[in-house]
Amino acid sequence: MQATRGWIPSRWKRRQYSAAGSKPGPNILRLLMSGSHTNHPLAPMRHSTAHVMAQAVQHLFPGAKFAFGPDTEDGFYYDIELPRPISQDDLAALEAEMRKSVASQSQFVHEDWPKGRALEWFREHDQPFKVEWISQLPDETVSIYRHGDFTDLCAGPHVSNTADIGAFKLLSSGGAYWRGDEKREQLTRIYGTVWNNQQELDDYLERLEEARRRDHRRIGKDLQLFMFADEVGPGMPLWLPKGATIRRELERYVTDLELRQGYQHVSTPDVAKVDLYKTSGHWAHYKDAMFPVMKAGDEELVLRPMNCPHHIQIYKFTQRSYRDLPLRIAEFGTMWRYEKSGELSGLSRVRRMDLNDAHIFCTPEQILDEIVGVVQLIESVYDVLGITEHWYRLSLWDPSDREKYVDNPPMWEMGERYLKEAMARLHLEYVEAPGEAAFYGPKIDIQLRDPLGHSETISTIQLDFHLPNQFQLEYVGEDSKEHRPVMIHRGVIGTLVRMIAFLIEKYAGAFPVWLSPVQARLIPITDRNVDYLRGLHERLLDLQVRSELDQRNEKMQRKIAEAQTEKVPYMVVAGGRDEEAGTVSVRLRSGEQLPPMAPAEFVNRILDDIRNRR
RNA sequence: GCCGACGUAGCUCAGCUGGCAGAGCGAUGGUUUUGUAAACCAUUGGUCGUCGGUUCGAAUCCGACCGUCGGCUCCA
Repeated sequence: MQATRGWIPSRWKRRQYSAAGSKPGPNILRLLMSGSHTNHPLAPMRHSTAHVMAQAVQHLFPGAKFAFGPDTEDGFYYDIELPRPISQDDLAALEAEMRKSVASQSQFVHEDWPKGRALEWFREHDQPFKVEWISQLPDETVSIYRHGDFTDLCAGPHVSNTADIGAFKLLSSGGAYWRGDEKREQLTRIYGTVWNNQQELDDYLERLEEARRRDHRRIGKDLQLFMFADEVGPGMPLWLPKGATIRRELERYVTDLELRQGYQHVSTPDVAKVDLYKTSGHWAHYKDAMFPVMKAGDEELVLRPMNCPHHIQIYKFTQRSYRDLPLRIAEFGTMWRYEKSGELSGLSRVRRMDLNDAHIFCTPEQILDEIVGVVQLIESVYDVLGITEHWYRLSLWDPSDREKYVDNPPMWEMGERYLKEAMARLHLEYVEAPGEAAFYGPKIDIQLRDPLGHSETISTIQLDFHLPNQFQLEYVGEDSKEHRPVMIHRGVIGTLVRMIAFLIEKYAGAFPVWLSPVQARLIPITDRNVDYLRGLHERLLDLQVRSELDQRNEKMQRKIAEAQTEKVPYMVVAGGRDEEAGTVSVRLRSGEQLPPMAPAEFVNRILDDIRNRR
């Protein structure tokens, strides 16, 4: 049915960031208590609808235990422990029950209860999650909202009456852990959406539909870009010729750009001795995401989850002088991560990926300039790719998580200062995100939004004082003494898989000419016109334009229809009239038809597009 | 990994409470020689994800495993 991925998280998470670390503690609870979590004008209504849904659950699922139910960017959800699994039919039944509540025109009533009374009441009504929640609140009174026969712990605000709720729909259900902790109870989360009126709701549902049509997994199959094979394994994409073309073009583009920017491209192996990763700290902090050790004779090898240690070895190849710095070592490095099975998703989350990686080895004095240079590089690439909606996230460590992060508070503080200074110098706004750093250092993540509103990290800039220490990196300074360099890890287009997944959805498969797997489809009207187009075809191939000559025994209309479906940017049609006039007639995938032009003119046009990356 | 759903031809899907596995598209062979989104005829195609169980009989019921999808957790 409504197979929708969660559309909430980004804003919701951003709020968490500003509140506390990654482990949900009292601060998070305060936050959850605070009622509405977004500044959206519809927030009170959405939150109220969550209460109305909870009431319906209370009626239809006696014994349900309520956890929490906030509003989100597009609606609301409620996490509930249910006596049995919930089905699509149940959602329809719940909606019907909710409508009764709306029809009853119940007032939302706010009351302040002494903590003791609240604890007693929720204990009596067998609501252990509420009890746990209240008992951790610091205040002596707790805020309660009631409507009809439903009572909930909640700070509001709410609309005044259930009749004030607009057009709503329950969308889906899924699992969720109590307080986001995978070691705690598994609850059922029911998602819904609510809008001012039916029209707004319909518009929203249409947006969900559109996002589904753009899903890169669907388009990737339809356009034959990539595949997965059960026999190869989950999370291991196989690129088909057309998808491999897009990869190659992106890789060439970025590599050339980097070479021009003073990066040096290298090539290093996918495996290393496990000791390399013990030295780097990956083994201690990142082991869970690594494939297990391969034993070959006396050797213990691992598939690398990151490229940095290899590039560090290249740094150490010779003695480095301050004159060599900044040294920018780059590679489309293949990495392997053992993601848990449930975390895999199309090209967005895989087990084998190629990262547009680079490690900048520099002096502390060079850090700011280098970061500025990387941000400018990223912005220029985004400009070419037409990526306009993105935001910056300063990803910091979580001092309370000594397992995930290198335990060296002064180092983290120093890194944070540098990154903030760089952002200030760039006049960029950013959101702080505790608990999102790499294990070795803080980072600036550039966040993109997919059509469903999910935010995801593609580009990243990470500041690292840790690995240079672990590997005892040195350079000889002006004073002819040895100094320790700093490392900046950065990815501009990130991993090819994730960037291509993003681009497929952004363009809905209609790639700009320079990235299109097929750039021109030449369509003779009858087989007498094949030779006429063959000359143009050969000319295009010589110029490295990806041209295809459609000589099949099919009607021209069908060839056009198929080229449209494949989203080929240029369809070049020629029949008897064109042959006589010495022209071709060019159709764009928009349906627009250009005035007849000489073949040479078309060649210039398409070369111009490609050269300018349009 | 956890909660829930799903897995039928190359693709999209139908197949009710167990009784000989279907359609459209595609592919192949022919006919057609066409002016901007899909010509016509014929042929072809499946150990119903895998393994086991129940049954006279399983695509259908049960179990395990594999995979996919939606959530959660984690993340480039």
